[in-house]
Amino acid sequence: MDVNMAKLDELDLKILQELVADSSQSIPKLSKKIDVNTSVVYSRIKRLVRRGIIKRFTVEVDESQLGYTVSAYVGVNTDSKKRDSVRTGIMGIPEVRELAEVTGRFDFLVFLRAKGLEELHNVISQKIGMIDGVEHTETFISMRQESKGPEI
Amino acid sequence: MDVNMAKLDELDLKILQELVADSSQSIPKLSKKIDVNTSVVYSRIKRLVRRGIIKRFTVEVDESQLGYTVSAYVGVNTDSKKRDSVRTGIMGIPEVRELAEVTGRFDFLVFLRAKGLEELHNVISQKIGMIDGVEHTETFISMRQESKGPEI
DNA sequence: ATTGAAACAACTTGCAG
DNA sequence: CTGCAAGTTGTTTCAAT
Repeated sequence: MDVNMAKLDELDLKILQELVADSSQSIPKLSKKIDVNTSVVYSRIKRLVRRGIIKRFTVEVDESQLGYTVSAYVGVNTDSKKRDSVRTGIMGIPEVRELAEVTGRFDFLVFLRAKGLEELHNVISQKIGMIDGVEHTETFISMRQESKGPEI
Repeated sequence: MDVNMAKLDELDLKILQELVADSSQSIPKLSKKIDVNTSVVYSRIKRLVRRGIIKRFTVEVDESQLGYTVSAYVGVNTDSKKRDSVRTGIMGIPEVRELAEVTGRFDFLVFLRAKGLEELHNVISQKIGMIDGVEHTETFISMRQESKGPEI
């Protein structure tokens, strides 16, 4: 939120950028690279974590190597009285990765992954389609995907 | 891809799960937690990185605290002869975070973030809309968003 | 907030079994 | 894969600025 928006200086942004690119590099190495005192980098990172600007340290996993070879977006329309329970139901489906409540033609846009087209079809028609309150779905199978990190 | 799909055992998956949740925990601590010899955890992680199953160590940034308070999906239709240049053009827009080439009503689904509704409008109408080959766009402003990690 | 260094703690590698 | 030793490296603390 705007009111909670921390003032970040150039150094904070530089550190964020470096950690997004590679959070496994050690802080002494990082501080040498950006030519800033190690103690400062330590305390800046702690502050970024404390403020929640860094939400977590994690790894990016190649899900296709875990067998999830198909991904799709699904637009979902619901009975507006049942929006909340539909959201909960959708988030309970293991294949679902992201759900956005949106303006426009759909009520939700859902991103999900499946281990093949058959499983994708099954998830959409049997899992999403069967949730009470779901009135209509429209599927966009992703043939190719590119992503970028946050703009820092 | 299926042919390159590595065989991952329970231990590999457990390690991945732990690192997705928190990649800043040290390997000795992680190995104690899951009760596996430290040397084994070291070599498994190296193998996961070598195989590309772990794509990178990174941090998750709260972009709303960087001022990106508005996010949206945009469906894009293009002149099919100009698809490739449109893709390149869209990926060149700083606010764009993800682009998927999809089947169905749209040719692309684009996810982006902006620092306010005015900037969102500007990005869509002035940046995306002005790309040669873009014929139509449809905007879905995200009012609320939930995401989950990979299913491991 | 930053610096620099000391004291402390922890990680990483290599190897024999 | 195990367990450990040796070597290396990271982390905290603090007095001074």
